[in-house]
Formats: sequence, structure tokens, C-alpha cells
Amino acid sequence: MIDSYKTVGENTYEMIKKDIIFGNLKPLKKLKLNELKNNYKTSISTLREILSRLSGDGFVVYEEQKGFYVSPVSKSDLKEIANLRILIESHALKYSLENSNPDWEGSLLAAHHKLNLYENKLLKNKTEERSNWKRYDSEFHQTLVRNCNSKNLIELHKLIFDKYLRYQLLVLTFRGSGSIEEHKKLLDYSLERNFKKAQMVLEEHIQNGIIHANKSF
Amino acid sequence: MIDSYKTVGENTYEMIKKDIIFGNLKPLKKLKLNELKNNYKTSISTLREILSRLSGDGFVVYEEQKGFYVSPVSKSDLKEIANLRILIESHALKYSLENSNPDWEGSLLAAHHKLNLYENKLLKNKTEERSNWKRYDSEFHQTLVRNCNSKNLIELHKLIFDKYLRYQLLVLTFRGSGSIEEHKKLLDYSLERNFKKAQMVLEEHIQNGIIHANKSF
DNA sequence: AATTACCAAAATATATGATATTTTTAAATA
DNA sequence: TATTTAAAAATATCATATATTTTGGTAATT
Repeated sequence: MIDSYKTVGENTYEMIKKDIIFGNLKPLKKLKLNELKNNYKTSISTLREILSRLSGDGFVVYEEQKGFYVSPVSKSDLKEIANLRILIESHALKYSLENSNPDWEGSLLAAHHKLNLYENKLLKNKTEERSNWKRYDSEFHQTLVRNCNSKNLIELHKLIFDKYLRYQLLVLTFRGSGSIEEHKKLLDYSLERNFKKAQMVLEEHIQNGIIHANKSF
Repeated sequence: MIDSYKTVGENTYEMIKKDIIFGNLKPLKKLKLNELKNNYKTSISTLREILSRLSGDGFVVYEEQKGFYVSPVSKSDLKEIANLRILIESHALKYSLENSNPDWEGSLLAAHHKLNLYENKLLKNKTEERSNWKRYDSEFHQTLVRNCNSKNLIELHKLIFDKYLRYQLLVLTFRGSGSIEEHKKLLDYSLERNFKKAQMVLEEHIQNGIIHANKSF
């Protein structure tokens, strides 16, 4: 219902973006208009619109007269993204904590609860669906920054986070109990409004993520 | 020659973006496809592509089934943008200084020289062209961050800076000798690789800009 | 064998016209 | 005044057509 209400363009945009994030469209793959037209059942003009948007988001690269292709990935790019994520997410977290209020604290608790249940499930059963884990992880981190009271900052965070997400789904794996503990600390320090400690855990959390990644690249 | 080589879409993209930044297309103005088609002499499909890109850049807002309109401006938005600019530009500056080298120092000196000449001219003659000033100012600040060695960071900075630029051209005016001094200090501390002092000046520089702006909003 | 030149096929860039929907506007009604 | 309704305007999408550019392969040249 919610989904089918959207326009063709919007739906296809989501689909292609998802396919890039989940790796169904591999890095550097040439995105030929005719091919896409057949695969996604939309017109060329709509597709060009979509690809233009995606190139703004950084998931697609566009070259004049040559067309579009899926953005490349690299270890150094991941490092850059991770550093930016630390910068942006920390900054937003700081303001979220300053503006802390019961409503927000409640939503953070809720988001953590769901994430925690899922991570524990993953710990026991490795075959669990990975995309769900990422959904809860995203939700938790996005809740962390949501209270910062700056629309621009939230948007920027989403931009970076999505790029990071792509790497998570391409090369990062669930780190197990380490990640669980970090999330718990992140929650606790946030509820205590202890920015310094929360920030340290966050930075560690993201750094640990990419250390883990180095193996699989 | 260089310009006319580009595609119609690219040229029109630049034109519309410029018209928004310079205020020829006023905030909240509805961007009707047919109207734009007549004014910019391009097809609807090309225009939709362009507007899609611009909405990714944040200069245009898109609403499903309702179309496109020029992004609004507000004092609080300017404040958010300024804060983000401080965050991003400081961070990038830090790394630029760490990676400092003669080449970069040279280009920074050059950029400052041109900016300085122009600002002094402005000080004497208020009627001078304002868009030129902004060009040199942009160039100087972009040179500051260029050496940070992170493509993502540079792109992010450009994104924010352009949004800031729009406000500069819409509501900010030349502050006179204050700005000149700040730029000079920014240059000197950067050449000394004194991040702490350079950062402080930068923050002050941007803050002073928006204090000045409050009057005209 | 490597490089260059050239041609055909593929792909992009752009424009236009057609159709279905949706939104907006303005008029009509209660 | 508020609500409803009908007409007009605008968006969303697609298909098609054309010019230009890029690509890939073959032949010619060094």
C-alpha cells in the first residue's frame, strides 16, 4: 500500500539503489540504458532521471557522452567514508545529547532493544538474514543523530551512512559480541548524556568495523 | 571553446544552478517544466534530469506529483549550513596542514594574493563587481581544503560551500577590513602549519559572516 | 608486431508527441 | 463561508526519431 502509492520513478530509484548497495549491481558495472530499460521495465528518460539522482548520491558515476556506471569501491574510499562518518555522527550525537528529552530517549531505547534482540539472534544463528541486521543497525544509529536539531546535518549523515552501508553489505561481516557491547555502551552513555564517553565508543565502534573489513578486501 | 564542448544538459545545469545561487530564481519559486523549457530552450526530459541533479545538491526541492521548486532559505538554515561548514572545513584544513608541501603552499599563496588584491579594491570602491569577489573567496577556501587527501571530504566541502555561497550572494555583504585580516591570518597560520590557530580564525571568520547576515534577513 | 586509420554497430544525448494521472484553479452550489 | 465539482494546467511516463559520440574490429601502414 505504502509502497505502491509511489511513482514509478521513485520505486525504480529505490530498487536500483538497493541493488547497488546489496551488490547485485557490481562496482564499475556499466549501466547501459537499454539494458536497464529491459531489466527494470521503465523508459529511458525515467532511467536517466534516476541515474542522475544516484550520481548525486555518489552511488553512480556519470561521464559525459559515456554514460553511467556503478561507483567503484576501494579500501581507501572505505577509510575516507568511515572517517567522515565518525566526524558527522559524533558531531550530530553531541547535539542530540544536548537536546536530549524523554521522547527521544524512549525511541533510542526502543531502537536499541530491537537491534539487540537481533544481534543476539545472529550470535547464536549465523545463517540469519543479514539485511535485517543492517536495518536495525541503521535505525539505531539514525536515531542517535535524529535529535540534533539540524535538518542539514541529518541529511548529511544519511548520505554518508548509506555509503558506509554499501561497504557493510559488500565486505563487512557481523563482528559478534564486540559490536553488541559497543551498541549497549553507546545506548547507556547516551542516556547518561555523557558525550565524551559516547563519542569514544562510537569512534571505536566504527574503527573496529573497518579493521574487520581489511581482511576481506 | 572549453564551455561549448559540453553537452546541452551540462550547460543548462550550470546555468540554472547559477541562477539559483545568484538569486535570479527566487527561493520557493515553482519550477514549471514548460516555463523552463521556454526560458532555457531545452527539452522536458533534459530539464527533469537537471532538476533531479539539483535536488540532490539541495538547491531544488522535489515533491512527487507536484514537481520542483527552488529550495527555501531561512536564518536557521543559514546557521546550520555555517556550522556544517565550520565542521567540514576545519576538519579538512587539519589534514591539509598535515600533508602540507611546497606545491600546495604555493597555490595557497597565489589564491590568497588574488583574493587580497580584490578585497582591497572592494574596500576602496564599493561598486566593484561582487560575483568576482566570491570567485576569489571560493578559490581560496577551496585551496585550503584541497590538500586534505580525501576525495570524499573535498566533495562534501564543495556541497556545503556552494550552499553557503548562495546565502553569501543572497544576503551577505562584504564585511571590509575584518574579512581581509581574517584571510591574511588564515594564510599565515596555514603556512606555519599551526592548525589550532588557523582553525580558530576560520571558525571566527565564518561566524562573523553570519552575524553580519542577521541584519539583512 | 605494433600502430594508425577507418568504418559499422552500439550507445548516448536530446527533442517531441502522446497518454494517463494528479494537482490546481475557478466556478457553482449548498 | 464552506464544500463540491468541473475544467484547465501540470506532472509522470513512455515510445519514437535523429544527431552525435564512443566502441570494437578490420584493414592498411610503418
